[in-house]
Amino acid sequence: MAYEHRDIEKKWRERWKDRGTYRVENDTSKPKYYVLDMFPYPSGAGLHVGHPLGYIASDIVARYKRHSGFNVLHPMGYDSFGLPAEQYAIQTGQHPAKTTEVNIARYREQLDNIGFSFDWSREVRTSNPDYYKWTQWIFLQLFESWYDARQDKARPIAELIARFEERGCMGQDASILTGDVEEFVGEFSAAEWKAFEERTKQMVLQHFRLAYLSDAWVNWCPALGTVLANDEVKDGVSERGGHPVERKRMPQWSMRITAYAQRLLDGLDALDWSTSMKEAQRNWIGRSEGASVRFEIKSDLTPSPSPGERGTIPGDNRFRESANSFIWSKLIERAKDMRHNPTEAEDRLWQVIRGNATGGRIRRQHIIDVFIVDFVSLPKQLVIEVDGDIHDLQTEEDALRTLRLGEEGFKVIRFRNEEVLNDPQEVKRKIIEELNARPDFNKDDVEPSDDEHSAPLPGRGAGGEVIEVFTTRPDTLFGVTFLTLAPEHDLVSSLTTDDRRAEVEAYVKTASNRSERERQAEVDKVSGVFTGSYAKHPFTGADIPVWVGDYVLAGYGTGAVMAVPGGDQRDWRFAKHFGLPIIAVTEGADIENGADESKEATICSEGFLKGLKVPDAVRRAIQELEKLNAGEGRINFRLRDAAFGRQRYWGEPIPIYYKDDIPYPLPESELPLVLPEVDKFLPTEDGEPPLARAKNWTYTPLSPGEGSGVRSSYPLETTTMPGWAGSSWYFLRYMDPKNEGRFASPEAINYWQQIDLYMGGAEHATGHLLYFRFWTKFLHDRGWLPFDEPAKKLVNQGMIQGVSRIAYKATKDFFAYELLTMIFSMRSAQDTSELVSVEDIPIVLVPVELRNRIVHGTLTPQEEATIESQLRDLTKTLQEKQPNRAGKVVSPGNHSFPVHVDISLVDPSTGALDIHLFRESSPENSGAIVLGGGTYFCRPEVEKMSKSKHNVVNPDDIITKYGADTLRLYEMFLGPLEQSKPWDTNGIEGTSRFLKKFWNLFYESDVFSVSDVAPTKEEFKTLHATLKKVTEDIEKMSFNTSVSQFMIAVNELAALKCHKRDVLEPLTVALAPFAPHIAEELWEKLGHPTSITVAKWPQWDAQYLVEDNFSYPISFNGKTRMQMEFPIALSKEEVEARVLANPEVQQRLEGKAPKKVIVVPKRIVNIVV
RNA sequence: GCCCGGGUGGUGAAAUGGUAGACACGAGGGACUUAAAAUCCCUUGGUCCGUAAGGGCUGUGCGGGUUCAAGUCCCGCCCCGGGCACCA
Repeated sequence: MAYEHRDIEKKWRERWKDRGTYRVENDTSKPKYYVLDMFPYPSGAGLHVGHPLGYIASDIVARYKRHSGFNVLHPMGYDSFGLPAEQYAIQTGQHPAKTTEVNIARYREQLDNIGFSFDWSREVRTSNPDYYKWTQWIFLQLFESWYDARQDKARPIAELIARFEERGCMGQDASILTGDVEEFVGEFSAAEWKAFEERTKQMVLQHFRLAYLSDAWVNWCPALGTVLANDEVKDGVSERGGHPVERKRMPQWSMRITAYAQRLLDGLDALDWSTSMKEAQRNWIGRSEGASVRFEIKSDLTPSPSPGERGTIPGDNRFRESANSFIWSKLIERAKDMRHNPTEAEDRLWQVIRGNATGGRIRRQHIIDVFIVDFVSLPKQLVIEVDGDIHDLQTEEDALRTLRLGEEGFKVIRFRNEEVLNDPQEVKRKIIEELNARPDFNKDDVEPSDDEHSAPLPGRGAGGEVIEVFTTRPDTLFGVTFLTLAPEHDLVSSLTTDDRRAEVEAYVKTASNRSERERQAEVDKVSGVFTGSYAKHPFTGADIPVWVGDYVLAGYGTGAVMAVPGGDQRDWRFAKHFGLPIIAVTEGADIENGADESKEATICSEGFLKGLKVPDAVRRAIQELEKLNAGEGRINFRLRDAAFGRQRYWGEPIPIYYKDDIPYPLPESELPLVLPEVDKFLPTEDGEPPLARAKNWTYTPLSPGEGSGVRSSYPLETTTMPGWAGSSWYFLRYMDPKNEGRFASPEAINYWQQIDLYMGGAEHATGHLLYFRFWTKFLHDRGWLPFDEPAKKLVNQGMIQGVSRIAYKATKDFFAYELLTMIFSMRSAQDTSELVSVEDIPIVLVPVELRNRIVHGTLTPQEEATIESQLRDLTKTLQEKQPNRAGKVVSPGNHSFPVHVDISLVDPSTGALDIHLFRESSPENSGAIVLGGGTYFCRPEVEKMSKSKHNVVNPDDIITKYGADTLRLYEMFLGPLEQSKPWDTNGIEGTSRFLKKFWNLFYESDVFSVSDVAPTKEEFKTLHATLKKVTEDIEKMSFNTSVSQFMIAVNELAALKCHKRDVLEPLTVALAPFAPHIAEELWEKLGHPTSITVAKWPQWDAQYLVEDNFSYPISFNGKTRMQMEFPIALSKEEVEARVLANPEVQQRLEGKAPKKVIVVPKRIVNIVV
């Protein structure tokens, strides 16, 4: 009976489903094994043959492990939130849930066809509220956590609050806090913390939360209408769609992944992941060790600020700290904003008190401590506030604010909007009265100009300020000849001297207007400008000019560099360009021609570093910096916090509501916060994300307790989570997918633990895999997981490439100019009237060979005649269609351009194009001809398999023709799993034949016939050699060689005419992971009532592999010349003796004694002559 | 520029320092057949000598080296693929 794959595979697919063969219980009596494939996004295009490669490999391992006695978790589900479904929804108005549903159904059908052993009862979908309830829950945990650098783990934020209430944040505490927080939050006492208004407290806490809202620089993609994470941007354009991306500052949810940078790096060492994958992550995290160095700004060169200008009162250093804080840098944006958009009352008042109108300088929208005050006189320490209606609701907070400012020595006076609007002069009069009543704290608050653009923003004076830089080469400090600031650097404005101001501002403006892409494209252009200020070298005290240059990135380090043109090529180019001095820092450096960046060099600078090798000099330099308190050793990471919000519809809603613009977490009982219905999937007219369209997108707490008892509604967050949210923890949900009370029970987590084998594409190196590790570490820190890495072993399957078929189409230019003029002028020059408009030219395929001959004018007369007649025909038909459009000759250009022809129109082995099918394939091609006649052969090209390249091979087609088992075997047989390779459908014949041969071992003259006769030694040897090789190969994931071994076994057994049960039965089990359908069928025919999937894995036995004899290759000087067979048991000496006794050997030796004879038992004999 | 991979027949590829090219495709030849499909057998890295049996030389990107023996180890280069990149 012939092997009928269609019937067999259909039968077993149904049985497996009916019997629940692949259902997995959390059966803790067995050892577990967790095999997971990376979460697929169900795209509309469906699967091509490249997609299942990894699934097949992991399925083989899963099945093998099950045979070997493990309880194997091998689930599948869908990462079903995402951009493509939403883009489609915007275009068609179809709800993304609907298209996603359709795509999933299609995906599932295709997956089922291949015969995977997935336990579908555990399927998860990220877009399912039962699932994203827990994604939101994890988000809330991140929001409610901070990173305790002292314990090096995440802790509940309540602990931090308790600590603030008890001890404040002073001294050592101020330095335990991680990352940027440490620099920016000043110290505060417990009392001060308690006195902070709610807003301030929340603002401070935002700097600690692992999920936080801040004004951040983001990658904004206008075409997609959303922000993108760093890993979603490649070369300045969006990875998906290739749309331009710009830098924009906007309020943004972020994840503090940077807190985990070091642990993410360290954790890699213990993982069994490919080196390239680990390297990609290491690059992305980008740890660099070096020093931070502080350069004081020369006070005699820049005006020393008054204490008032610094926003401080003399002697109160703490105050200056806070004015110099992160909060300051956050607030400054807001302050600028508020200045540009004053309320009517503010503006009216400003007009009457600005300049010297009150007899002293008044500043507006000024930052004092953590507040932005409306107006202030610094010398008099008087704050003037104009309250809008909103303040009525905030009287309590205002009181606290007044109190707090009062503690800092400021008096606060308030006016109401109406007062100001009704009679600004009266208000002014009152202000002057107040001013006169207060003592002068400082008389120096003079500012030459009140120009908003040019004045340094108050609160931060320039003089006495320091520029902090990060360097990996503190050993080159003596080579510093200038400093360079990024154009966005906070100090640029205050460092700029008046004479340089126009130039600097113009430069900063130009730089900020350039897109990321422009900036990247022009890396070789040097540009910059001198600020006019100087800093002081910490060692030599020399004047160091401060420049601004856009080769310095605002986002890395401190946004400022110490330029060492002798030791850094970028600095060198900058110095050369602007004629700045270049000092050699290393011995033997050729500073005329470039910087010496070598790390093996010896430092030649005068002073304590002279003569030291780079690493020693680095250490020494850091010591010296620390002595002077001018810097210290520091580690910097390239990794940035991850943008978490998306201005999109089709994602998990972020469970946050706003009260007075402060984000608060929804209570857990409100989860899931279900994605609302909207009328359109587009942003609102005001540019709000689509969720803002939803009706009643507000949170109304059910319990009163909100003050008066009147229920208030609060607006909900309108951005949604990015694609990576749901996929960062899905592996946990599979362990316990139906749990309603938890993301997964502790029992399930403790049983299944980490993923033992994670299979997926290498393209996830810096996105998914990093976030996935981050969330796992976080959940571990907070005690929900006993492990802190999600996947022990990671294998990246290679890409299966497509073989595209390329045809060359004549360009219009070629047709019109090259051909027509040439051919017609060759024949008869008067015929140009027959030329047609180039617009009407149909597709003409130009064989490459022929094209070359036309260009070189070496056509045979016959070819000329053919082409001419073809062209005459063409022009004729065209003229009949459009008689009035006589042609014109256009200028010559490219002759032809390559196009992708659909591979279904091309003979796969010869590349011959079926011109009839081609003409039918699209209206555009209907009139296509092959220039010169004959068959057109398309050039093959190996490239990515994709719809747009018309080279997609659908697994369904292969399965219909050859069966799923053949497809599975062939995909594995193609080559090493991790390697990319082109798909060649022709090769599949080999594996198809193999299965037929295997099937035939169970048949004699069309009758199923397996004998119970004991196998011969030879038959056993074949069996056990195969079992050994296959077992070992599966363990090392070398599936192509196991398939080869099966082929060898079948060839040998067929030659031996072996139809014996004791050989075939174990062999069937061994084949079952690779070709489960045929194996089940034969297993049943062999008389087994239960599924082969639970059969015990056959062990190989070494005794059957023992050979009596070994055929030794006899080589002379390493070259094999002959074979001699000896018993294995023979000793080295005996082998040597017998070899030398051989007459042929003697002949080759020509009577000479060999210099040496090497005998390697069971390997080789080498005779050295 | 830096960091990872990788380079073996016409093709996909195999090879614990020990007979390079297993296994498969393709190609060529043959058998069966009226024919085709299917199946089976033989040949197949290159090259040279020989009627043949058989034999020689050469060959794993290039150039060196270590070794009795190198696709495999070491040094230097070239090329291809991937990652990162004015990252200080």
